[in-house]
Amino acid sequence: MTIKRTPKRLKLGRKSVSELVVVRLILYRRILRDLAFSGTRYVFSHQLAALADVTPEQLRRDLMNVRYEGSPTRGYEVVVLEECIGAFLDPPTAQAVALVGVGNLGRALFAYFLGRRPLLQIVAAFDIDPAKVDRMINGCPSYHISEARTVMREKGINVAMIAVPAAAAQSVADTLVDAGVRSLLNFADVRLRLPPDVYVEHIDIGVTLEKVAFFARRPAAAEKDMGSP
Amino acid sequence: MTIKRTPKRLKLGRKSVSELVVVRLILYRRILRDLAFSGTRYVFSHQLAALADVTPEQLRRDLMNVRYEGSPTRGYEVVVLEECIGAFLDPPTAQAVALVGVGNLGRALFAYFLGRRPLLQIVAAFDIDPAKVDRMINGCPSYHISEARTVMREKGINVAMIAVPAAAAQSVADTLVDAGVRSLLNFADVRLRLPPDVYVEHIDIGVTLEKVAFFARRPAAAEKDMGSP
DNA sequence: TTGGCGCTGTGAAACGCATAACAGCGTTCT
DNA sequence: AGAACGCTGTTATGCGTTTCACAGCGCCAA
Ligand SMILES: NC(=O)c1ccc[n+]([C@@H]2O[C@H](COP(=O)([O-])OP(=O)(O)OC[C@H]3O[C@@H](n4cnc5c(N)ncnc54)[C@H](O)[C@@H]3O)[C@@H](O)[C@H]2O)c1
Ligand SMILES: NC(=O)c1ccc[n+]([C@@H]2O[C@H](COP(=O)([O-])OP(=O)(O)OC[C@H]3O[C@@H](n4cnc5c(N)ncnc54)[C@H](O)[C@@H]3O)[C@@H](O)[C@H]2O)c1
Repeated sequence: MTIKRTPKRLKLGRKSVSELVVVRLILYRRILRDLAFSGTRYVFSHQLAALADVTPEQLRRDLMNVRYEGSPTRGYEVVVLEECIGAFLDPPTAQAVALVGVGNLGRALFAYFLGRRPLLQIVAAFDIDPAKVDRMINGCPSYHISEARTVMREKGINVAMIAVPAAAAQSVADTLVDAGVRSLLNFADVRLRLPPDVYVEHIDIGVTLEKVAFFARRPAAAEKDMGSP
Repeated sequence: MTIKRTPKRLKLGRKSVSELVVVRLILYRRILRDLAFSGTRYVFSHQLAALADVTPEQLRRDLMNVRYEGSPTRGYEVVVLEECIGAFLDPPTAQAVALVGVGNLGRALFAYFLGRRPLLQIVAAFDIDPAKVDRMINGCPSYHISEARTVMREKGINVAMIAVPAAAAQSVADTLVDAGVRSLLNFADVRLRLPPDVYVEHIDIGVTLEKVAFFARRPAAAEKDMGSP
């Protein structure tokens, strides 16, 4: 069977927005938050682009998706632009997130997301180990994985992170989808196979480290390509 | 100042290989390892492609970079293909990796990489907290960050992972580059600015979760587009 | 006031990548 | 035997994204 690989997009209103644009908008907004926090009022495209490590042209093109225009003389007003990107990105209501697998990585993730994003909070943890369920973890209740369906429905969770061993990941993912989860972030080093209407993102740290190690061996000066034709 | 954004490539012999191809080759090899472990002898492109979640055409195209041809009747011999990809990817000698920041994430990473990759091992940890240095962590010595330069030279480390708070990440990265690191994997949620001959990869879990949450809100049936022609 | 400057927004071209299409060929079944 | 099948390796096509280039326009300096 051939895999149909349509680029993931989300139609919003009339326009369709690329996945890459969404990621960069999220990044821009985070940088804008920091700028606002540090008291910066206005910012030019080349400044913001430098902080995000993109070209100014791409930044401006990305901002075309947001309903806000900057001034040629002052640039963009930091807080206004941040709000406009937020209006584009944020859900109408806060989204609840579940975390499955309270192991080494799972606990680190808890610590990381603790009080970080107000409208994107971990509200339920799941595990299969009796010693780890029916407790509070960083102020969040943990349940046995068999209760997933009930808890998900009850709390209206439709986003989940998977941090269980690779051998259990596919089974856990199936359970979650069955429980109504529409979108997954998977840390286990297995490619999940799921219905096409479920969005899946893989963070494969092992592969990424290998990639980084591979590119550590590239020639020092990879930029110059002329010399003797 | 405008950022020149040349696609990262590595010239190997004559050919230049895309970054995306490298990532997929790493993924293929891991799957081949699992297949070999489970006793599979031969595999067809469509089977391997399904496990890697790519199309068979793309898989075959990627394999063009590797010096191995499969048989139209039996497919690819698992162990041979694995070795050929390894010959393409692996360094001539084992690579030593350093980990900076022995916090929640750092310790989880230690547990994850423990004994996982024989020729890609964490051989040194660094931190700034006196309580965390000059100890053994999962059989690996930890040093104060000020010793980075000495230890790096001594152990020939040229790859490092950064798992320190965002505020310290840029400073740590500069220190590492100064100590001779050529390639970085950064987990802190800041875009690092480094010389162009240093390879940097960002794993931005916060951004990724926001992305996943965003795409949880897409229309259920984004695939069907035909109906009345 | 007016000319020049620098930034924004956006159409158009260029590029890289994935997808489709095809030639070669060993196997198998009639 | 020979024809049809299925898989591989490779070339060609199409698409999406990035980059280039420029029009528009407020501000500032002269
Ligand atoms: N630790 C890391 O830094 C790291 C890095 C990259 C990837 N990963 C991946 O993340 C996953 C978890 O890593 P970890 O280090 O936390 O492992 P871990 O063994 O510490 O934790 C796994 C947890 O999952 C639970 N679990 C097992 N089967 C389950 C099931 N069917 N349902 C629910 N829970 C189940 C276990 O009880 C355990 O608490 C692994 O797939 C690993 O490859 C971890
Ligand atoms: N914990 C997670 O799951 C997670 C997820 C995504 C991103 N991150 C990012 O990873 C980084 C670390 O996260 P964490 O949860 O482990 O934080 P943490 O506070 O638990 O650990 C940070 C460690 O870095 C050390 N450190 C601080 N400054 C240093 C310096 N200048 N040099 C060397 N070491 C220094 C601290 O002593 C501490 O041990 C943060 O930037 C965080 O945003 C963490």
